[in-house]
Amino acid sequence: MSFAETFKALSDPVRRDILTLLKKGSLSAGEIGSHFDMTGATISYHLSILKKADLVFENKQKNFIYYELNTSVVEEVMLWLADLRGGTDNEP
Amino acid sequence: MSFAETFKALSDPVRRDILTLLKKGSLSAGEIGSHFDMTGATISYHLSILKKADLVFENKQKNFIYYELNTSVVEEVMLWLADLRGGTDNEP
DNA sequence: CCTATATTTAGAAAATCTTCTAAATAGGCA
DNA sequence: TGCCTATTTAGAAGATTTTCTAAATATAGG
Repeated sequence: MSFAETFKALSDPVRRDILTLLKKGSLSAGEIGSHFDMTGATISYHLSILKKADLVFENKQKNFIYYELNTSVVEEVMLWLADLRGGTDNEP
Repeated sequence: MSFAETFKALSDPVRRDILTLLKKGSLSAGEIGSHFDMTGATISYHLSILKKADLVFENKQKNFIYYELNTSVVEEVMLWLADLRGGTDNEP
């Protein structure tokens, strides 16, 4: 939603690791959880933050929920950084 | 220093605003502080986090400390995001 | 319909973060 | 030297975050 939420979401190492996992394709909450030494509830918490930040979206299948990376929001963050860096192009 | 520190540093709105101010050129701690409704001590705290994350560097002059944006670290974050986004180039 | 599996929600504990006030440091200049 | 200005450090209060356990929800399949 807001940049604030997106940057907050990116600030946690677990959540960045989740995003990296999703780089290769969508995974269910359980599959994601199996990569971490944490309870499913904790993974669910992190996923909810990534979801609120629009960094991932979900789609249900059977009783699994698959999560997928939303590259367009990643792109938006890159644009903010590009503007901060400045000097290459993209000035108004 | 580490990505962890850099992303944490970027996760706070005050610190992102400081970086945006520095986009136009270096400013002293006091000049930075004058843009915010916060004590100098708090600004100093935020500057220390930006400094640890290598997002800014400082240089002293008289008894002022000027802060400057470190664009190379901004660049590194962009590269991480580009890799996450994937598909454009930069794969190993 | 009942049970088993996948995931989320609620609530609480512990850790971390943000902010303040007060005090310390450091440098320049009369 | 002694003071003034700029900034940081220390310590504490309050807010937010991360994690857990236990319970709730949802759905598939017998």
